[in-house]
Amino acid sequence: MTTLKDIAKISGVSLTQVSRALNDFDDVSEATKIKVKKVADELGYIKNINASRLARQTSNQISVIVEGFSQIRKNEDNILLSILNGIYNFAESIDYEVVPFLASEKHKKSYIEYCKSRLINGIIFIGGRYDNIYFMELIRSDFPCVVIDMPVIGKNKACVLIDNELYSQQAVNELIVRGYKKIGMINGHEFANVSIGRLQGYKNALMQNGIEFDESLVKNGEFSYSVALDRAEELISQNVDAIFSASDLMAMAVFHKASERGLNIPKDVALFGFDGLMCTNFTHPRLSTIVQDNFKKGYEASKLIHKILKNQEYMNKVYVDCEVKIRESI
Amino acid sequence: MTTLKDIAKISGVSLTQVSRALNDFDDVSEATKIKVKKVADELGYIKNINASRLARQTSNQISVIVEGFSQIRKNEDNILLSILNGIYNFAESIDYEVVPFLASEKHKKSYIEYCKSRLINGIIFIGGRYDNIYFMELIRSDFPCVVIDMPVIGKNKACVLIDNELYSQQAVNELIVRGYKKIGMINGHEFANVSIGRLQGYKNALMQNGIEFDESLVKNGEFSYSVALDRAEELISQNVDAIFSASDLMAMAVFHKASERGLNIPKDVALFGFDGLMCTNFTHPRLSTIVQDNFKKGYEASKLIHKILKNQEYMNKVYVDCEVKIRESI
DNA sequence: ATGAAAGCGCTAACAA
DNA sequence: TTGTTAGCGCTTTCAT
Repeated sequence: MTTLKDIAKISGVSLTQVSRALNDFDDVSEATKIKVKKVADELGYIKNINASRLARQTSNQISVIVEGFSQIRKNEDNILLSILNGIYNFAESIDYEVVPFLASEKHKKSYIEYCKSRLINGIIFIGGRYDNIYFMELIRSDFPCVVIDMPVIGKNKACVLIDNELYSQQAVNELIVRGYKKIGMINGHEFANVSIGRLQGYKNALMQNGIEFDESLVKNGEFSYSVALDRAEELISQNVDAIFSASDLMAMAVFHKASERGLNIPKDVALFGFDGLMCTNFTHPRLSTIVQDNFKKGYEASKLIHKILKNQEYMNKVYVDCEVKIRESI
Repeated sequence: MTTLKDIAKISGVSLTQVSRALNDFDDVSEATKIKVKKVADELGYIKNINASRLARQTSNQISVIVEGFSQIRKNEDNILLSILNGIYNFAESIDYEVVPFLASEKHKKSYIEYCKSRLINGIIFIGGRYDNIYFMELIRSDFPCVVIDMPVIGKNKACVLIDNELYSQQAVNELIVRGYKKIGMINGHEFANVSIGRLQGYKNALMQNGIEFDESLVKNGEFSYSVALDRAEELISQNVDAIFSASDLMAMAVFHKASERGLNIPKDVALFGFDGLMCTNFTHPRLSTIVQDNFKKGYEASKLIHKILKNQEYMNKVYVDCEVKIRESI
């Protein structure tokens, strides 16, 4: 572990100046700043935040305390909260402190650095994308990490997955069995592994039933409600008779567009979702969907990271089952 | 601030023994353990976790990294996440680190202690209840704290509120105007301030319209979907012609029960919710509700805590407007 | 603009 | 079982 002392030694200035330089104090000459920062960079220096806070006696932190969280999470009306619920449940039983890091685009920097500077021992990652360089850095490192919904291998790595291909194939097959032929798909973005699997399942089902794959019927809804609104519009204009949506949230956008256009679901357009959000129970008609066990995904991830940290044997990939829920939307 | 040194001095043992005693090492005599713990208690000792982690070079922490959180929050399909969104947005702009503490019942201990031991400067509190002793301790202290949805006053305290009474009165009035007479209410638990305000609004509307208040028509749904299912059942059995639900989530339970019983909304039972969850757009019929601006609540809370921490002037109470959304459920 | 030195509060190796 | 002592890595006076 590189410390200020190491940097001081190499760059030939005092430890004090190194601290000042790295904190951008203005009573440090530009020359030494540059020199010091260069050395720090080369040595891969990561500030020890605990030491810093100890010395400064403060921290620039505010806490958001959410009391009754376990109640909130029980409502199961949100994927993320359900996963967190599962994670907390196991982590609490082994006395690990869970540190949620809700990352926004603005503050993108190395996750490894974030953890190391806080002496955090391991990571459970949600929302990985192949086009996120810090995510890639993480999964290529040997920092202990369990990834949800992305297949990763390697030292101190594990993942919790569902069989997206299988369930998507089943979903689309259910549509085909009921006579739907021109089936559109609103997929998520290509940088999520689940999108790839769900698309493949869609293709498999078509293939198996002798329906030709038409690329123009597959849209990227970015897993976003508002983007999906446009995609739904497009598919409806293309006269599909059914839509397979890679998430329930995006399926809600189809509901919206259908009602706007006065179209009946499933008569005019059948609809199949994915995730099993609570609200799929309350749409009219109720949405057919693939119900994920989000709590379990979190719980398993928590178990895995614990095993990794304890150097115990563990399965590199853990699959969690889903439930195919056929309802009136198809 | 009490340190091990202080305890050592008073209890007459060495600093080391104090550390060992408080960490329950077993090479410490029962006698000194008891003595030391007593002194620590009397002095209100709180361990400095940063110092501990620095010395131990590890932390028993795992991080849950949620990448794309700002995307997730944009979906606005969850109250908590929307509030967090608002909090993060402002906090990031002033370079404060937000530390979410998702508290479950198991680990109930002093929030002040939690923060002080981490050198956390301030708190934004969500989910306060009058029957939570640590919450009461917090709001009676002078630790900087902004509370969402509970009126608090005092040093370094502020709160972000909506006018529950007003909007509830409006909602119930809308029902009465449409001719509904026997109006039931599914309220939250009595330990949340919002329940009290919403009940009062309900009463006000009845009173204003000359309808007598009937206590047996007000049920406690605990803000929980599953509890609300039973309450909905009860109200329906009591032949109400309309239900005002103190949360959309609980209103969903009414939808469920109504459909189970083959009842039409609004013909057989009218329904009015509260919160403005995204899913209220997709029920059939769409739910009339009071739409809260959760993002803004979080954002304002963030602004307030910042002002408190900077010793700037601030409003003790900040009200955020809601929107009354009349739709087909009434 | 720079450096020496003290100290933040805790833990742990070692000695007694 | 207890105490002494030396850090952990950083910040911050106070001199220079």
